[in-house]
Amino acid sequence: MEHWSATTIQAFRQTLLAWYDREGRDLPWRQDQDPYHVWVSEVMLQQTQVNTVIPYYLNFMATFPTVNDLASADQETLLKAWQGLGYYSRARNLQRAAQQVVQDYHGKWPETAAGLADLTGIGPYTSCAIASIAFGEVVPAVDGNAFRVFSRLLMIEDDIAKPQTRKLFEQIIQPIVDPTRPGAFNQAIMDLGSSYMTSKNPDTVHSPVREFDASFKADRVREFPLKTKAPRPKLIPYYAVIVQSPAGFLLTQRTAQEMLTGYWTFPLVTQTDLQDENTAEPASLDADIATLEHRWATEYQVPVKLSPVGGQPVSHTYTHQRWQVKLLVAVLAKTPTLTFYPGKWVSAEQIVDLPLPKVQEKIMARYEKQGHPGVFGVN
DNA sequence: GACTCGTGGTA
DNA sequence: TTACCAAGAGT
Repeated sequence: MEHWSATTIQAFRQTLLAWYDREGRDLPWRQDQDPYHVWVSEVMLQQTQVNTVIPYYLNFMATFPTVNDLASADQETLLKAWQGLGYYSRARNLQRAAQQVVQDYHGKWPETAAGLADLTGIGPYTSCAIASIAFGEVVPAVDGNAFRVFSRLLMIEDDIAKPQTRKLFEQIIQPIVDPTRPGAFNQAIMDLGSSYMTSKNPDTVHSPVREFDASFKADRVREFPLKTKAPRPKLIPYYAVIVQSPAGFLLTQRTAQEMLTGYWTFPLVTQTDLQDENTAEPASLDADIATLEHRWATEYQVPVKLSPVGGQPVSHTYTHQRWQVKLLVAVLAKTPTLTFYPGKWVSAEQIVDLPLPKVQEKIMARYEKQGHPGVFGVN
């Protein structure tokens, strides 16, 4: 691992910031240093690319112009504004933090990373990003870009997948951060990491800081950063139970104990959940349908006659799970009262007004293609 | 410290 | 299709 002298650090800052002033990106959240703007953008950008965030950010600011608007927003509006961005707990944590700022802090933001980190959804990276950009605190914002950029510049061989490695990078970067322009420094590292020092196809030859890049000089750029790979997603078979009545389709809202909390889907049940009622035998489709029909008749008191929908199951992959969803449909002549099932009837054309996760959109698209063209208007 | 938690893009 | 990546945080 390389070590920089004070002279090298000064030269690096000068080179980096001169490049940033010349070629730094003009992004919607860089119009000013309003902590609300910086905060919303930073949360949206967690594990999400800039080009994906831009339209969401613009719409979000039009919908919730101030932290007070966000704090008092109803959750359906909030989740709809976040639909498609993913990691949906970010949206709920964002509103919780807005309420903290308004109520606990009387609208006055904490101005240090340590203070900001007390707000829900603001962790070690985001606290430092906001503190440096909005309040000028001299702290390193250590995100994926910082890991990648500095692991290459200094040939740091520690595994960035290990939580412990963050502390090392913070210690290494802290004395390098420009004390006069910490926010610009951190954002410059991010711009560098998304242009010349990318993960795939880096263009280090033309990097403005190539003279500081030890891995480039050693022709070992592609070896950094070191990162152990994640396990592949686990396959989980699901059934989507599509129940239609004169009142529309039956939708249910994901609970706080489930992923996709607050979003609406057709009733979903895992295959394993059905097998627990019988034996441990690998159940056939017919057996699963029989089990489901029995459950809906007795537990929910909504008798249904289920039929499989043609075509391949809907496949949807998350970071750690791969869902394979088989579609089952039931058409009811009368609309049952939903006393024992936690859901509501929604007309076909109103479903898309609800906050929906991607997997629900895929299920609706598959249903349309299997003999019900255009009923939801998703294709 | 290891898991959980979304989606879109790219090789 | 598969694998991996992209401005991480909460539990």
